[in-house]
Amino acid sequence: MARRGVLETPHGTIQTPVFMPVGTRGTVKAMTPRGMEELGAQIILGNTYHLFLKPGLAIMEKAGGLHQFSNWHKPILTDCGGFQVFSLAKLRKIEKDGVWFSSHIDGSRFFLGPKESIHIQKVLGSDIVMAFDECTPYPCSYKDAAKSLEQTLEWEKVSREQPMLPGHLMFGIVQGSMYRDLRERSAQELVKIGFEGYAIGGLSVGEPEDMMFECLDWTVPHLPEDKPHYLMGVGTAKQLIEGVARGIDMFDCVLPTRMARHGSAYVGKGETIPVKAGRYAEDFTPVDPQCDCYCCRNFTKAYIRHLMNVGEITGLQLLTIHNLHYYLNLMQRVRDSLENGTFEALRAEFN
RNA sequence: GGCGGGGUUCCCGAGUGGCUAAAGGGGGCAGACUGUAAAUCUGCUAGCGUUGCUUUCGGUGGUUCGAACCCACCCCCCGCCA
Repeated sequence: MARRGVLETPHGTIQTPVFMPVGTRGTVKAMTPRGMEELGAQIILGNTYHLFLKPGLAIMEKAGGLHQFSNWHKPILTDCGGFQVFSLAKLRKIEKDGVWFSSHIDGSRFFLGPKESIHIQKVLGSDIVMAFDECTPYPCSYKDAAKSLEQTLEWEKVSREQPMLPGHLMFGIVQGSMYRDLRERSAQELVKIGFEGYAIGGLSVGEPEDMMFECLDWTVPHLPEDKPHYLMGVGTAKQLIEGVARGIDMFDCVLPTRMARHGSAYVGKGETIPVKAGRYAEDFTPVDPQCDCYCCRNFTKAYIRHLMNVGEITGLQLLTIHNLHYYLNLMQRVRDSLENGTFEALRAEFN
């Protein structure tokens, strides 16, 4: 099932399997575009909900889109706001044609549905536009999951009908919570609509890891083989590799960047080192002696721990570089292993 | 030398007779984090044989059934005046 692929977008070619760092509000937190290029990032995410609130559509339009605005000229994938239906559940009300949100910033009300979401993503100039969905919580009753899925399917149909920039891609999102028949139906209906790629959403929302893998086993076989498969919001090193093993080509996750800002570094098979902890105050060795990132080649745990300890942003930046390098390097190893035929050996290392 | 203000748990600081091992910050420690309301959040932070006991609010002595809190003296710090 694991595959090595290539995805063409208006802003360049992406080698898959790929990890896509998350840049919700128009930047990967603590990073510059130059830093992202140095790390070898191929594509980053942006978010419809957040960019719509600030700076807002008028400014994004004047800026000439997100690439121009942020000076990132490689591909951008934008999430549609469907995750915020889940993460900001207390601040929204779902209706037939979309969702009323109360802004988490100032409480002001605004509406986001498939038409609005796709239009915003078009203004942003996103290379890969995500169809509007609802990410269901876990656990979710069968009844709720089925109802939500029907609504999501309708929204995705409407999404697909919206005007797009020429050559830009739109991905549909499979939902259906943890129910096999719903997942299968979701995948089949999306394929009928027809998208340039297919995402699997509604996972990594608190369910057991095995359940997530099982959902992939049910879902991926129903997706067209010649189109990219994107597992949204996932995950840990092991989950990425297990995703690839099940036919996933694309991943995004806030873990590397968030963990960095919270003071932890990824090493080895995905273990974390709490660099901000006092036990590293006098540890004058790199986060990972094997790592060849800018952070590990030049700085010690003691120094980074000091920066974290006194609240200097450089500490967050260095750990962000390291963690993103960890993720991007892991995917490079995955790609190499797929070319060499050693993927299963690599997979075994992480289990 | 005179007058006034003050000394509280690792730090700052609240408390002015029992509900006080003592608010609130900070710091420290531990944990969480998966399409980012997150440089965030949660818990613990005197000791122990932990349903309780012991030690603690500058020092000593006293009043009281009971004192960080009231009284006396002493030590130190900060202002102002001479």
